[in-house]
Amino acid sequence: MTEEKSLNFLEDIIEEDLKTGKYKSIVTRFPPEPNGYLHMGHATSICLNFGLTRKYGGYTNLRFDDTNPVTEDTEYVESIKGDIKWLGFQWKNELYASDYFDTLYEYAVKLINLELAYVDDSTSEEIAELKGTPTEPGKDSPYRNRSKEQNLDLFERMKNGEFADGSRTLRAKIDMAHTNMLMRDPLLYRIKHAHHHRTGDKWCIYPMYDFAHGQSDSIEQITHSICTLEFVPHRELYDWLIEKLEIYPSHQYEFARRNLTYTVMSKRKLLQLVNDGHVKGWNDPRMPTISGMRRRGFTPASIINFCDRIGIAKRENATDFSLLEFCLREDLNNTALRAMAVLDPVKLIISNYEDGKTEEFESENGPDESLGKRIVPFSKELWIEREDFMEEAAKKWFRLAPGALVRLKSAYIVRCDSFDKDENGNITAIYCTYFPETKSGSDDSGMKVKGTIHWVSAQHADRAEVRLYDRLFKVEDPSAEEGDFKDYINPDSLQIANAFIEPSLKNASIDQRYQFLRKGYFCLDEDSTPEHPVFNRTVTLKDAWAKEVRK
RNA sequence: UGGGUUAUGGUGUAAAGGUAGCACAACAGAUUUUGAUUCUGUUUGUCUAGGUUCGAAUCCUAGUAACCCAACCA
Repeated sequence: MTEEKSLNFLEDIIEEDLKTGKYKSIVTRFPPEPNGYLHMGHATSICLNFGLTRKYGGYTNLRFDDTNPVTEDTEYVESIKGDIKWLGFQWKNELYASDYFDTLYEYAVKLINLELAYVDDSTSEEIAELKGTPTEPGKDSPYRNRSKEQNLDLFERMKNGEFADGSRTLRAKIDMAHTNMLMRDPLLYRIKHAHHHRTGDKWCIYPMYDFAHGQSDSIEQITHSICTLEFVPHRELYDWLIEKLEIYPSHQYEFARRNLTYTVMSKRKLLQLVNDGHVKGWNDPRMPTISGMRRRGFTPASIINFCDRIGIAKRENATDFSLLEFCLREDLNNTALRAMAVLDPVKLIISNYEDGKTEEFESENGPDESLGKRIVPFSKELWIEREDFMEEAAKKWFRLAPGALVRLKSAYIVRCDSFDKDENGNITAIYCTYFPETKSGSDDSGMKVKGTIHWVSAQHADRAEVRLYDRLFKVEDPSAEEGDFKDYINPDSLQIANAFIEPSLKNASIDQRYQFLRKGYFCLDEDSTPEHPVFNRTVTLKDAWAKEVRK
């Protein structure tokens, strides 16, 4: 953290603006549309906008871009606010584009008075037809040269609800032959007799994005209005409107949206996953939504650190999912409490251990001693992981096999003597001898083993449902593949294990993160009840053996 | 056949004419009562072709490729 980090291009611009005295402090905004849940892409924008004002002084507004009443809802407003707070950011003002509808209407009238806007009676098909194409210029609308008085009158009557939806629009009068399609008389207002989540039925005309966003920035005196690359062509219009309206000159800057491998990140596609039942909801732990990731067990610190590491630039990108996993593990390794859980159990019986005897061992809760220790009970019959035993030891196999020795974590070293198998060839029991002098903490045997495995005492174990999540898609970029992106969904993205867990996990709390030794990081799910605990696997541990096997 | 934006290892991101760096990933090794963590090391890169310069990722010229723009969405 002490080493100097190079600046991204936005920080360069801001430092220059501050140095030259263009601004004394900066103001940014996070402008979500309240029509869906926030996802990892929004997290990048949140970290950027809030991070910049945190670093350089100033503040960030939360502004809901609620100019389209038919898709928006207060339900989303609440979830968005909750997600931002969970990430640990605090906005200065909670604002809504709809707060400015009166001012925006005045702005539109001003434009008409300047003869820079007109009411168009064309249908949407006619408008599209006259718009031209990127390679061909458009043609003027027959309504383009209406008088100022007539435009004023018609626009007011649009506001008063005299016309049907779609029958008229207000358009800026710029240049139908402009090489930038957005400058070919862009639509400013459209008629929608729709109930708005905040303004109710007061309005039946609503401003378009281009006539709301920049103007809202200006009203709030946003110094740096940061958005994604697809808005680059809008900047010309953004500046044009500010200039003609003679209002505070906010400036728009664009960065490339962040993509992540093995997932999709558009609201539309995420909505399909929900609606088609591929996931159980917006907060399904497999979803790249903030609420899904929170439920999965991601920490705010890991997400913020990730956003920090991937940086900001203007080129197309797809960040390795493994970097996100790295950030997650890095945080969780330091904070997660250790515990033992056996996900795919097989019985281990210690032949020379006294029937009915119980011992209690101490085991560390984590790498940091301040996390303390906990008691784990031990007895003659244990559950161990099925995959920790091999009938015939492979090369470099450190775990249990006939004749092989392993340490039972925090307990004794055992040697495998024999095993039982059913008619299907499944191992049903493993018989071992333990060495009393190898007791953890007071081992003076001098015996060395290569492997240590986790276990749970059969008579003390509790049951738990463990949900093992994996990536949602089988391919790096599902949207780029042939056919529908949903064809590439990973059918094994969720597997349910009926696990045995150690007794200390009875006290698990929903805010605590756990490392099930050698298996990964887990957290309690909201579906959990005291009678039926449910854990989510947040992420696996790195697994050198799995890699060895692949070779 | 228009306009705009972008090209640096497998991935992401630095280097404002002067040693192509950092992180993830991959690979090799050390340590380890988690095959985890930690530590050490290694491999891999300036879109192409010319030019300017003592010296070019950076400047110039000409190409090439990718992405965005023809919603009464944002």
